[in-house]
Amino acid sequence: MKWKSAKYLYMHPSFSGMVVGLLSGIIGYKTLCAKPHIEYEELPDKKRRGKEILKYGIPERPGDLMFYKNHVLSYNAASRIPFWVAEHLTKDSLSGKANRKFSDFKPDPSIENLFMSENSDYWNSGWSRGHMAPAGDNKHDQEAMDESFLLTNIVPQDLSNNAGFWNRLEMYCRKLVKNYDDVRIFSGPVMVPETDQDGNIYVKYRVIGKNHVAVPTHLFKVIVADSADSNQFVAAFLVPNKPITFERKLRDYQVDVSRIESLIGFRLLPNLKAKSMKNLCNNEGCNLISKEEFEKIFLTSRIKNSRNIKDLEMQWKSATEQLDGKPSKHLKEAYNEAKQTLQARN
DNA sequence: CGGGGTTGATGG
DNA sequence: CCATCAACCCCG
Repeated sequence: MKWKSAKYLYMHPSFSGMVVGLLSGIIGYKTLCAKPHIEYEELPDKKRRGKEILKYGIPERPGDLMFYKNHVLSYNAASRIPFWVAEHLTKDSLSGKANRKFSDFKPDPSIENLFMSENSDYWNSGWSRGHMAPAGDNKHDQEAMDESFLLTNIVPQDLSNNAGFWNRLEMYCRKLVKNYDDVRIFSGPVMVPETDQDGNIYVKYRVIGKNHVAVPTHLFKVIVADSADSNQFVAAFLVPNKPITFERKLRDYQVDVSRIESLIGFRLLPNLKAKSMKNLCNNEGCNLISKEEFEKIFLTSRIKNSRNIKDLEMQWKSATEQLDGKPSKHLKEAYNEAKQTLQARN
């Protein structure tokens, strides 16, 4: 069977770069086998035949591999959502003043309309537009943040999940750069097979809008954190695309990387030896921020984004009330800073 | 931090 | 007529 798959790989245009490596493997295989099923000399003939069969061109997969300023992705042109999106987080890439208020969700101009989703597919669908490479991972560069809003990086996501559990998972990933110099992340949608009432197994998912954008049943995130002593700490998570309460722990959703790979059909870390991989959660804990910490963050955000003094005072009042009159130093600083900038504007 | 929505003015 | 955009409102 190994031999058969090697033949296929040789013919497949996507693997043309591997031809040299495969040939050496094939020759090595021949020396081991008394009766090879195929002669090496036959392969060029098959390639010539293939070119004749594919007279009108090799079928292509639009968006198979897309590079942006701060992320890389593979686009699923049939589902109108990515297969996977990859990122590299460092202290530098997470610091800056790029702001999502300058960015807009829009179709990716690199993908022809036939294969591209639109904002209208999401409107009134009941599903929010969820970033795979988060906007908040691009604070260092407004253009990079703008690119994260292209719909090639977006999947239909439950709003509560997007703004809640998944948001906190993204915050957890950003926090890792404090203890690890390099953090690499894969994120993407998953269609998990499910046993139906008839006892058979189905992959079932909704599609939305006139472009039939696929709604994933789950989302995955695979984290690789490089430590200073050159260890790779890895964790993979498979998260249902539905509301998740604060009672649930991140560890409840941890799975093997191979479980994700099996579901999506991609080897995500082909060059990372399983031996050198260590469980991030054993080293790190994998704890999301608490409900209280989480709520403080958007209280701070509302204060920072106040449009005028009156709005600011209103937000400050409701924030201090919610915190029983005991706002943190950080919140007070945000309030004072916002007050200064708003006063300077007048 | 992550999202949702409405309205009114504008312009081809 | 529809599409775009800024301003404004709201939520956890």
